[in-house]
Amino acid sequence: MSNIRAVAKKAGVSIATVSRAFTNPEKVSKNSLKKVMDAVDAVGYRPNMMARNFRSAKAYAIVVLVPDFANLFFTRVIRAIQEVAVKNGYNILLGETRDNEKLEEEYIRLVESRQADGLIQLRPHTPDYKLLPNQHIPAVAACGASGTPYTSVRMDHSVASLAIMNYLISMGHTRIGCIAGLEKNPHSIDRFEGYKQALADAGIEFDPELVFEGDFTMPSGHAGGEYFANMSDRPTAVFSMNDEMAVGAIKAFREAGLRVPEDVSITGFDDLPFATYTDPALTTIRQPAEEMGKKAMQLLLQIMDGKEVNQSEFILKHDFVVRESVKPVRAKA
Amino acid sequence: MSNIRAVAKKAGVSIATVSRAFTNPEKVSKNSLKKVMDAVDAVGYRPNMMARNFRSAKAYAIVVLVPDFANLFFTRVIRAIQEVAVKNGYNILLGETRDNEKLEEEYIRLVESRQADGLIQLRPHTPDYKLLPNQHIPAVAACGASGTPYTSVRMDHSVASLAIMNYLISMGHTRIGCIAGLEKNPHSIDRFEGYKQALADAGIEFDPELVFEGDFTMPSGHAGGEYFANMSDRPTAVFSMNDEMAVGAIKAFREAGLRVPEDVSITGFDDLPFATYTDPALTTIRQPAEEMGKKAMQLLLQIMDGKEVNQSEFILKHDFVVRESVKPVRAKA
DNA sequence: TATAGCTAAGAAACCGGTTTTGGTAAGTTG
DNA sequence: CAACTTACCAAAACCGGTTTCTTAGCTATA
Repeated sequence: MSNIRAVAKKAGVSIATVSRAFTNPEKVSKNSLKKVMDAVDAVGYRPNMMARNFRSAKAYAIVVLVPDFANLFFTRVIRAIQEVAVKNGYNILLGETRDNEKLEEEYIRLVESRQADGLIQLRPHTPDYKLLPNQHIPAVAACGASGTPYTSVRMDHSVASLAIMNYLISMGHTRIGCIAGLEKNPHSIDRFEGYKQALADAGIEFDPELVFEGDFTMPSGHAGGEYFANMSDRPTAVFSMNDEMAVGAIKAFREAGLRVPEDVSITGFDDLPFATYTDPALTTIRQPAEEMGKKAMQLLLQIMDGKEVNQSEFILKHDFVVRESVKPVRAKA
Repeated sequence: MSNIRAVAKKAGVSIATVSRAFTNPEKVSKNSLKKVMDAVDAVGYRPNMMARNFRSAKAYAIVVLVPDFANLFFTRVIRAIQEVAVKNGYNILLGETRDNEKLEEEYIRLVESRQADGLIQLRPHTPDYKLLPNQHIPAVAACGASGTPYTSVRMDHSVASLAIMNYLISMGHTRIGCIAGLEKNPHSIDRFEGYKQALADAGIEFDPELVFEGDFTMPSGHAGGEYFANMSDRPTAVFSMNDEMAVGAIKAFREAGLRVPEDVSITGFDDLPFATYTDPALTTIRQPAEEMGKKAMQLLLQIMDGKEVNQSEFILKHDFVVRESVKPVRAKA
């Protein structure tokens, strides 16, 4: 493969001139520039980025740690990150970790070993997690929950849940089931707080029987739906902590002969693309995924640039999307 | 940041010995090895991968070009690619191109400029496409359609479509609508071939009125559903070229007061995660995404290794997933 | 004892760029 | 006209590893 020296020889100039022709063309005379460009074409030269990056001690790559990239919420975030990244000359090394800490460590090593310059963590932070911010590696967290101990951009899940719960309550619902995520999941915790807060605000007593613990998957939502459908004192509405579980629950309700939303209202969380096409279309919360991704990348660029970030937590607002899956509670027959 | 020379100095050995201690420890005496390891701990040394890769002229990264990574089919493929890649020490640079050739060129440049060693193209090849295989860059295509002019691993979409159509026909359907993808999309072309072949085999005359051109999105499927629902001589079954459009169509049928599958049967293509949770659950084709991704990466490794690949096209088999969205045609009232 | 053969390890070359240094030719100023 | 810029460019140092070449020291064999 041709290198800068071959070009220099062909053009009859020094390698320094060839280098400058690429990085600081205005520092090179028209005459030399032309000679260089002709030589470049002649030998089919392409600068070797590895050499360039090595010399400049920048990999121009960042790693994005994502728990699960079959999750369409994350793909929205990644897309936004990517957009800002390429605009600034950075590539993205995608690390899907699937809650495997070994794998995650592997990826963090990439930035320690200079294959990447920084890191965006999409997995919500848990108190027992020690890996990050390991030391002085540039990192920002996005889409997390409350309590992230380093620069983060996120939504307030508690507030969003409060909003959707208030909506259910305003429709006259008082017995409201909750299909939760895993108990220790930070998002579950935050959303659960909103659930309980809304009940308390409305003077409705919290009933642990009305909480079903799922794991954010459709099958677990289906199980939750069955649980509520078979209850003797069935709730009139169900607050599901994400759209997938809501879809599973709707299926279970229908199998049990219940109509949605006539017999039971339901809400989701995330506004996945298919939320418009479920039957009924889901009333849900839309996270500002694009803004979070964009902001996170901008912050990371700033940090990698050595600039101090004066604020450690950026909280963006949710959107409340009203569709068809909630109806006012009916008068008891 | 500490480098190999600092370690050598601290350990009182040469840099060559330190290097060997990492890459060929068996070539180093126990004594030196211990001195080196102690020094490594003392100065907190981590080998600089950029330098290593630069010297060895391998980036240990590949780029995966994916048209749309919010498409859950692609995420299955990418995941499989990633698994094989990391097992072999490679990282993945994800390039979402969204049919933007400029962007795609940008990513191909990454391997020309040695930021990556090879490339997997997930976008189906079209005859007018000139970018690949540009020259001698290691590349393989996965998930494409027929007619890919370089090493590829794919499914036979025509055969899969034929299978699902034969199933519909075996259930007594003769008026079968088709919600197609964009006319020039290679997958559309292959799947359409299967559609027509099945009709011909069964002696059913092809009726262009029964073909609705969508674009693989839920809204276009919805439009297709409306189109067929309003037809005077409505088809009894609809062959949708993917699951998303099937979901849209089901929604439209229901809005038109039709029952699925009692009034109209429907089939999908791709077996997305939610295909089990639609109402009714979709009868569909499952592509061997994982195998395709795995095979593609293995082939790429082989090619990057300089080994010849003796076969240029690998065709894997589809799975036919029967669920609830098809019923035998009813006797006319 | 001489010599070949082997192992361990240091010195130095090397990968392909960027950047610093220094020198020359031309133009500018007092 | 001497002194001083300025523009351009070549030579060489440099980034942090790997690899080649060489030598020193040891063992085995005749």
